[in-house]
Amino acid sequence: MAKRPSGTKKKLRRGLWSPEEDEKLMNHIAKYGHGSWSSMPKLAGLERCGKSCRLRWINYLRPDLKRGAFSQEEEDFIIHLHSMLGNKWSQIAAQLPGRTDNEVKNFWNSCIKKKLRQSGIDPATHKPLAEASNRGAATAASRTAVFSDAELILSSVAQQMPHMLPVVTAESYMYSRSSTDGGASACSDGSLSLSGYNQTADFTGYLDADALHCDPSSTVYPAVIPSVSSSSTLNSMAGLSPAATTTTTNEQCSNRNNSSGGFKSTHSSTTATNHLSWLELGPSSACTDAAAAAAHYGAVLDELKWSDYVFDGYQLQYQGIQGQCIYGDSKDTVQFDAHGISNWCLN
DNA sequence: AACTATTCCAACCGCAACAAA
DNA sequence: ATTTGTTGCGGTTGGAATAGT
Repeated sequence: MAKRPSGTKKKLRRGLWSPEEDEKLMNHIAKYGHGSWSSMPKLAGLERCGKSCRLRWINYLRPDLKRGAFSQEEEDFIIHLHSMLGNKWSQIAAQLPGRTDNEVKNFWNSCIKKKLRQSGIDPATHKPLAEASNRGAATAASRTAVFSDAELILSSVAQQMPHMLPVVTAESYMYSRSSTDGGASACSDGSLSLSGYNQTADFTGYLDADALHCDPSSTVYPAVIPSVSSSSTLNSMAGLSPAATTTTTNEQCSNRNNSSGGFKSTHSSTTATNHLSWLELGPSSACTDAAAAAAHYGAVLDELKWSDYVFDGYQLQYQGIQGQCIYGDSKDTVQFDAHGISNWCLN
């Protein structure tokens, strides 16, 4: 038998990891940290490539992983973030403590996608399927509402950190991401004007009510996290009036454990004024040359590390609170601006 | 009980970005 | 400026588990 030439690479193991391999990897990292992944397998006595070790650690062995089923709030948040970020799984996962990009991606592909489709929503665009298949015929009434949350958050960012995002309106960002026109109106102060919002957001306990100051004459609505699995939200996203439909969609996908991480929702709403449909987002009242803004700020936004200053506070808050649907049946609305967000984050 | 279809998740692959040489 | 190595990301696949017939 011919001698194996020196330097010939040893055949690396592939496939599922054995408990022994896991232990070796864990022990090595516990002792030395992971340092260079490429050299780790040899040092740890593993017949795996560094890439495989890294993946195993990140996706499975890391001690800070949450594992287990996704809560309803996590699910909603994923949908919410996906509408803003698209398939940026690592960025989405970065906002979900203890979750990995792979986990989020799998959850999206195996469950959320299906659920959205069954609810008549195109998971890729977050628009109603009918609309998605009929591009170009969009009317003002059928404008996408799906980005409204993103817009709201962005608008808050613009208000909260004017030095970072001087005039970044959510709308400009949305123009930069999509050729469709935005659903919400970006105002000159960076806030957004929505012509309607039928959903209720209730943030007592997170938001200092006193901080929820805003011009009563304006229509600036909060960055809300819609409970997309709730019938009202799904139907709204699908273009149906929440009030007109009461059937639930919870049966779509084996509902995951709802016990961990989420939002405490108590009642503290202010006015009960508007009948505000997701899809009845009004025309811009004060934005000027959104396309130009998009060209400029789209690039800026691309460089933003979202997790660094959009969601860190959110994440902190997110970890310790009890889960409940953001939206109740209340028709009340809450109004707040960047102060609201910051209080939310700091609470 | 046996077979087939479907679902779900861990792992792999290829590519791009980045850093160091 | 170029090459090489490493890391991180997103898409895809393989196979175990489960459901259905």
